[in-house]
Amino acid sequence: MAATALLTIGKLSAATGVKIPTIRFYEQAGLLPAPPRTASDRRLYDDAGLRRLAFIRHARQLGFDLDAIRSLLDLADQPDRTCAEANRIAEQHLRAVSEKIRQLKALERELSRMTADCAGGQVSACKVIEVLQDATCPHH
Amino acid sequence: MAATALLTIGKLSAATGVKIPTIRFYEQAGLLPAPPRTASDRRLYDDAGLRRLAFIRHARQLGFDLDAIRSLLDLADQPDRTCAEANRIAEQHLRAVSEKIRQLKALERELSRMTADCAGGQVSACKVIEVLQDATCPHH
DNA sequence: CTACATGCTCTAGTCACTAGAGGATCAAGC
DNA sequence: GCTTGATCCTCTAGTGACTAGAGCATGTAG
Repeated sequence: MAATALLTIGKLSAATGVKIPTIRFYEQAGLLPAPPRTASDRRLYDDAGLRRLAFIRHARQLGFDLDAIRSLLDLADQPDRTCAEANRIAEQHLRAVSEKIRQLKALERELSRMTADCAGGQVSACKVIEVLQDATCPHH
Repeated sequence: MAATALLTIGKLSAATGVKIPTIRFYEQAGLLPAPPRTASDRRLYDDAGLRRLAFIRHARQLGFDLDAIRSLLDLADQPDRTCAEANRIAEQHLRAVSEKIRQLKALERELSRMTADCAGGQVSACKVIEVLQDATCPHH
């Protein structure tokens, strides 16, 4: 009902939590359509622009890269197509996230061991340095 | 006893698993000292260079950034100082890794939920798209 | 009318590499 | 000695997703 007021880039930034230069960057990257301008060349966003930016922000928070977001936005614009592709993108990203967690946990264990073993003495006896100097497993 | 043969950059790369351009990059970044050269300007590394590069590689695998590695290398070069600083660097990195794991697990849960709820129908009913479009929690 | 905030474009910097151009040198086989 | 192919050199530019800053033009409040 109520016609939503148009937003300047500053208001849009405040409304979504996305910084102004980042909004311009998204436009340049083709994620946000170039909005109409005022006579003095300032961008004016409507509700659709706001929703689109919120979508991008949420997707970025979930760790999707800009290419994936481009695809997801395309899909969101075509509601009558099947969502198999959207699901594929999400599942692929999920697998990448799970793998990253697995790797970081291994790191966490090794770092934990390093600092736990450090008795606080001299560098020459420091486990942290020692572990790093230990040249086992030269490859992989 | 046995004087270790000097290594060309290619041999050093093969011995450590660090790519040639990366070795040159580390030298430029001040992590590896500039080695002596042959008459035709080729780098020649000794055993100390090999150990230093292995140290860097191991630290990178553990996710330390180059600044942290610079500090750790400095410490390793001064065996008579206390290792409090090395321990501090490692613990700080450990905290960052743990935090990252925590964040990624939250992502994993949300992505999991998204794809699990996707029934494979049309985009208009797709949970993946829907979750992204949902503009709850505008800030943070 | 004067500030100061907000907006504009454009360029360059971040991190840790990676890729490629264009050229010199080396090692091995003939 | 000559050719071929591998290895090496330097230098520049590209990656991803922004971020920072210069230098200028507008908008808004008192």
